[in-house]
Amino acid sequence: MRKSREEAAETRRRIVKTAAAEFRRHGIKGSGLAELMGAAGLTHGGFYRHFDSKEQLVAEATAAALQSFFGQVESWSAHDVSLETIFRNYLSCEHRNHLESGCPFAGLGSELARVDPATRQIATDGLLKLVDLLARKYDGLKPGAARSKALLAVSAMIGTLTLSRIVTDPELSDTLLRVGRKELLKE
Amino acid sequence: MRKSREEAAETRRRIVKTAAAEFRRHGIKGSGLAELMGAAGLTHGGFYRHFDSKEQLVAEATAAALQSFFGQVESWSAHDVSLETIFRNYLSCEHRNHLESGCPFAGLGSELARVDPATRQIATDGLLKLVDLLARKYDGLKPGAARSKALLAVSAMIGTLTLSRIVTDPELSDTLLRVGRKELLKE
DNA sequence: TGTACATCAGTGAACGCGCGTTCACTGATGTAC
DNA sequence: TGTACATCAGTGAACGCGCGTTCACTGATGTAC
Repeated sequence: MRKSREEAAETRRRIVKTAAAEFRRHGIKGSGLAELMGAAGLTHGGFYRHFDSKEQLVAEATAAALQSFFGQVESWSAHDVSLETIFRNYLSCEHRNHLESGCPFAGLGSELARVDPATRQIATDGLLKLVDLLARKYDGLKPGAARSKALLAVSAMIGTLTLSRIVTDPELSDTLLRVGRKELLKE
Repeated sequence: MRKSREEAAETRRRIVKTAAAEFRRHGIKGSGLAELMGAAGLTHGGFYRHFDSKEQLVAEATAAALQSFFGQVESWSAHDVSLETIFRNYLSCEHRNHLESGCPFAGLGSELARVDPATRQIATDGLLKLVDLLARKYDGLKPGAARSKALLAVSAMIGTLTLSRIVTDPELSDTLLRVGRKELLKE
């Protein structure tokens, strides 16, 4: 039954990637390890060959989710330096409807405030990276002012997306996204 | 052992109030009914004399948390019609540090996106009320424009407070709140 | 290069625990006469 | 108004279940000679 080192490393990566999606879809507390390992095509018993605890997986999955999310943000802004593109993609129905691959701050926000410091540190680093990424798009401003605007924009994006997922009225949900895109560009 | 109707109603109110605080402090999934009933000074067995399910309590506790939160917002803005007062109080270290009595959208944000529709409807109504409350403070604007600004402000407030609770660096946390207050007034 | 042995990735059963929920019971409250 | 009985708020034990975690086992992989 033993697998090669490469296979084992591949399995580990698959678990982390699956967890990054499952946690965002069902929440951290809402995702059991057995269910999660099943989604990765394994039985739950093997979990502890790869991780010390669920807490450790939460940390690694958060890091993986952030990394994959940044990949998307960078792909949005690769051929188009405008903030508008970022807002349009972040505050889209597409993003709202796909929790599992979306922004971890919006998907896990209130839960992240309650996880262990190691994971919160990973989230903190991710937040700073996201703010920097946006601040660079606010050109023609002093660095401090650009950073301030970027901080507010990031907060508003995360808040708006979170609310758009809570709201029961689909029209209101769309309005939240649309108004967010429009108002953030006005600033 | 039987209690009078008034006492029973009082007990029920106490459970809901306790739940409104416990859910905000530990999250919905993070609050067990036994722990919660204990915090209300009761044993867990009596829970089902008052509620059909935890889900029902979640709905009522969310409504209670929103109501108590609106009471605070209105007390902030009672003798001072300015938006600045609302931003200063909402985006305060005080508010950040007191999950249990604070804004339910910030405290439960990502969890609210996963609860049953009845509770999400309650949250939706609360959000609309909060947006209206702020929109009235944006005077000198057309109603539509005021509402748009209020929507963005509410999203930014909730996003900022959530992030300020995730971040591990206390200085960054304070900066998030300070920048939020400042930038929201600029608009 | 081939052989013998140690390692360990993954399985599936089992652990104790806390979860939401149910229930028999108690005894004060509410109701009917 | 007083008495007899039904109601039911709250208790504490128990339910089945899924949780995170552990473990004996399997057998292919990696290692030592």
